[in-house]
Amino acid sequence: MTETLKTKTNNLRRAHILEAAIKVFAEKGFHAATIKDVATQAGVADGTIYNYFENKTALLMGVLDPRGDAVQTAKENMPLPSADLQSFLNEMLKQRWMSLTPQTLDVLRIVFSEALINSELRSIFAASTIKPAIELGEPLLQSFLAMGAMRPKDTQLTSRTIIAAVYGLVMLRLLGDEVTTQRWEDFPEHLSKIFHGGLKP
Amino acid sequence: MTETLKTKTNNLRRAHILEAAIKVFAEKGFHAATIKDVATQAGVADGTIYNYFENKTALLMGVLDPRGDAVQTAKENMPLPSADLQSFLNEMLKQRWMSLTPQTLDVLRIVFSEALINSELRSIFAASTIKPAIELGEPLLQSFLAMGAMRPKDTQLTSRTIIAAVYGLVMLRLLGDEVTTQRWEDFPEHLSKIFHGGLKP
Amino acid sequence: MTETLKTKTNNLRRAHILEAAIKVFAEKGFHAATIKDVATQAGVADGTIYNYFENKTALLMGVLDPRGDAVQTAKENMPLPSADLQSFLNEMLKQRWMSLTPQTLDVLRIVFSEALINSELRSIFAASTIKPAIELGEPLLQSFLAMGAMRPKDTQLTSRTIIAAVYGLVMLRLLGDEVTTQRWEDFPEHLSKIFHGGLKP
Amino acid sequence: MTETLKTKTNNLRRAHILEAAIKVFAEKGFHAATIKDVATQAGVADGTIYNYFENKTALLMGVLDPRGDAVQTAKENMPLPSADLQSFLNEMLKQRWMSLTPQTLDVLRIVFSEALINSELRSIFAASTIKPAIELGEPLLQSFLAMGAMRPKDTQLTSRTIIAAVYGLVMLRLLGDEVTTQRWEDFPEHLSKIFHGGLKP
DNA sequence: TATGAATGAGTATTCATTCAT
DNA sequence: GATGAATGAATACTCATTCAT
Repeated sequence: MTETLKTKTNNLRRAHILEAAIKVFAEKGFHAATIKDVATQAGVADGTIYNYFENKTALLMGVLDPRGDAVQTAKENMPLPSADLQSFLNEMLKQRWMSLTPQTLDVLRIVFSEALINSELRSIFAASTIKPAIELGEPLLQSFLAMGAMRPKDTQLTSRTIIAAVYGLVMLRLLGDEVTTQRWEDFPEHLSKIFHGGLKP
Repeated sequence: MTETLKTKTNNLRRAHILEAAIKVFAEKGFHAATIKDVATQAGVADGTIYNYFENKTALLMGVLDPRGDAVQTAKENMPLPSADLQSFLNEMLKQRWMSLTPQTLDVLRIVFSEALINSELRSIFAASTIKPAIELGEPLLQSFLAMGAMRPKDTQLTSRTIIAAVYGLVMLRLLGDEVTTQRWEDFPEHLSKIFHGGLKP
Repeated sequence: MTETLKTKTNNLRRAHILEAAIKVFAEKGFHAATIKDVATQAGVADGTIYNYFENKTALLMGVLDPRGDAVQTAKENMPLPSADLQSFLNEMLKQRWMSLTPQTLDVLRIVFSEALINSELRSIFAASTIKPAIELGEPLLQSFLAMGAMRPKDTQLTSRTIIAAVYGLVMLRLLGDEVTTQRWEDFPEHLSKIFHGGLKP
Repeated sequence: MTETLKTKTNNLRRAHILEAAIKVFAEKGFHAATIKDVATQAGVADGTIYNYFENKTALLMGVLDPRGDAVQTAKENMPLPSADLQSFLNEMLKQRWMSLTPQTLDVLRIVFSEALINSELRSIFAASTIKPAIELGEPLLQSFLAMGAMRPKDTQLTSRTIIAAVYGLVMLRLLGDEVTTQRWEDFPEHLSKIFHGGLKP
């Protein structure tokens, strides 16, 4: 029981440090941020961080980890394919949008920035997030195709196009486009309409 | 004339160093790359770099500069809006794709990575590339709207959606998605079909 | 109390580094001396220096600081003006000479060398050392003048002449004149005799 | 004849570069000044300097060289010892003061600053300037002593005291003391009076 | 476990010097 | 001789990591 309690506080502090790391990395970028920055933000000493993370890179990888959960959650909340392609798209995109909390956007800022130039992180992100997203979407599109509810046969390209639009809008927002930020909530419906129009038979 | 020769050599060497910088920055990222890396890649001494660029940051900004040209080229090659929305979209996306040479993709890898975490670079990229792209596309969509060749009235969201899909696909490619890379050439047509379907009245 | 211990150790190490810096700067000059030289002399790592001093310039300024104390000490030990000009001069010069310990001479070597070419340091040295020395001496000379114990009326020039003789002898010694060094202890009396002869009514 | 002309222009340009070096070294200090600074001040290219001086140190040594001339001039202008100690001192100090042109003061700023921390330069300055000055003055004092026109027997200390007062006043001026600078011309007479009072039998 | 001072490898930048033109 | 671009050694400073307390 004591062991469990210890583990709990341990996990809590670990999570606390990760949260600080996300804030700092998102603000300065992984390379420009120092361990001292993270420690200060977390309210602990530099050395303490090394009791929870092997090194600075492990801290970066730790930032990614929650993403696994996100995918899991997405999978669980993924609406069942029905005959109604439009409401499926609408539902799915709304779910997606709901998962894009400010902290998730911070994490994406860090991950996108770093994965573009760090092949190890790139592989991890691809395996843990991109691939699952595609593998989640493609069979669904194929079942719509089988149902005759969809026209374009190339589900490989189609699933990537939808995911790309989402990532691209996240990029526009992260890169500071004001309209994208201000009208953020309007996109799920707009996207679902356009894509439904483009996909329906 | 001698002066011109000097200027020419100067520009050549500057371009040569920039090319080396693009290669190195794309491979390691701006922060992890050292001036020595760039110098070695360019086949010059460290100090020589500083005869052409104030400092490492100036080198990064230099890498961005060609982007201005890209926008200019895009503007010049932008197909005129005709009654045929589908072929307009197709034409435009093909132009876009043609501009995405391997070196341009390297530059985008650097810019995306750095702009996400560097607000100064973010502003520059927004002003020099994103904003012009939007300002180029939106009036065109509005003219299609006026012609009755298009349905969704919200051109703000629509133009951003199209640009986001392009940037998103670039991201998928830069993040190593194999299918996106292998079937890269198929996207312009696929995109134009989907978007035409989604936009037509 | 623990806090006090920490502060004490901190001050000790700071002083230790300063002592090393004085030795090294006096030997090689501020510019030619490297941080590594100072660190080696102090028996610490390069980085440790930066835990105690902002940068190399701060180290130089730290070397100067003790000078403030010297002026303070000089003020406290300044003999009271009596009717006997000769013994006043003698006393004062002996005090001066006592303050010129080997380390003080090292500091003066550094300060003279650097203040001659660094206007910021020059201002500091003028304000912290030269001006106080003059302002300490001039009123005393004026009181002797008032007592009728002194002849030359121009105390501005006279006080500067005496200070100049002291600084000049320090220079001769620092510049390696052997006689000045060997007979260093004879100067206070010699000076006081000459100046008394030149100043008495 | 052509050879001579060549030599002449050569010497002229050498002198021109030296003058530039004096200006720059006096302003920034030897170490902080760059060859480019000197070249720019002289209106030549960096490389040209190396046609006239082996390296940067040789340039510094060159700055000292004129000093030899100064000593020579001083020797030639040294007033003959007469029975009148006062007018001898007065004459000698006025000569000294006349030799302290702005450029000479610049040179002294450079030499003092550098000789304090550079033993090679220190030796040269001691041998070329200090020692001759002492060796010029001491026998004169001794002849005054022999004539019974002077009291203090220790000519070693006395000659050094006089030289020290001069150097000390130069230091006060170079270190920016305003009164010393403004009343510069009053010192020869003031000094000669004080020293005569202190030395006369 | 937490701390934070000490460490020293790593790097951007400068600048004396060289040398092809 | 004059030029000034190229060179690369040298150095101040940073910061991830360690470890004694």
